[in-house]
Amino acid sequence: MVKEDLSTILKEKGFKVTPQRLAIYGMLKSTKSHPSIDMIYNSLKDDFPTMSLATVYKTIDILKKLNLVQELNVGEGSFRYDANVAPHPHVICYKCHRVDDVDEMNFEELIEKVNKVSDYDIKSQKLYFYGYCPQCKGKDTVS
Amino acid sequence: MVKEDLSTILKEKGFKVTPQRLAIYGMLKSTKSHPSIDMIYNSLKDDFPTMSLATVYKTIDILKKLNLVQELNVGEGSFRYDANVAPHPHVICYKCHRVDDVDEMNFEELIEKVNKVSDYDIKSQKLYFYGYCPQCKGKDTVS
DNA sequence: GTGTTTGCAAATATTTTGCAGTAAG
DNA sequence: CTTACTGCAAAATATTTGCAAACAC
Repeated sequence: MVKEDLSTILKEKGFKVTPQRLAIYGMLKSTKSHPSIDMIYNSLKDDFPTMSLATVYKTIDILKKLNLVQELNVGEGSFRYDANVAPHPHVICYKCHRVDDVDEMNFEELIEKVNKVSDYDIKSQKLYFYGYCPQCKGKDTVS
Repeated sequence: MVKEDLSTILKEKGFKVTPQRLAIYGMLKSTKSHPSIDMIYNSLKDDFPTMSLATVYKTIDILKKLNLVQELNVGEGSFRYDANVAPHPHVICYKCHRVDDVDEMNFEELIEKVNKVSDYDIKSQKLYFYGYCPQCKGKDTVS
């Protein structure tokens, strides 16, 4: 699976290549922090002073449709986004609200089991695990 | 694990027992449809003409704190609620948006693996599987 | 009676939409 | 030059909060 760059993909699909779109996708590719729309907007508005939230929302919509980002809901009031679109579980810290990827796993068996037991035709999955991250675990105070 | 009724639990925890609270919890216990706040409100407002959305929200907050309902986010704009608080995966139909429980599974091994691989101290999990339900699968039209 | 709860309305937060000006191709 | 895109502001949604009247105990 060769990774094409965003410009190429946008052109192929008939979308225009704009600096905003490149910046938003570039930011998502370069972080592991699973930012929300607001976090993306705030991290870009210094370099793109006219950037608007609406543009971030619209760009994320396109990226979702192109399957270049996946949307996460870890239980907060807003969504978070991940440019790692390979199916993988996420772990969320109850205390510091960090969201980490778990890339080292495969769960073909699990999916197969759910497929059989549920009688659904399973196409995708979102797996969230909640607990305490390495930095927060063992400490008594709970936020 | 004996199931106590809501009146008993509310009294024990110092909450007052009100008809609204009993109705909301009763409704959740008696359905497998994983309703949203709005669905709960609409199904109760005929019997409780003065019921308000704010009361449903406040009651659900209490039920969450008492661990009597779990909150689901299956990717819609609003949450859904499940009075089955035992950890279990949910399967969601892409086409008819039905949400079903998968009760016949245990995934101790999976949790153990995530625990080890992520170095988090995992306390709970939310597992969502997306696809086509028995009624919708095999049919070509995708909503 | 006292203190909590209800339920209205207003406030907040997030996301979506309309549209005129702007930029990409 | 044509069409899609940006970004402002307004609208739509979902949820939370303030508070007076009503209810639980």
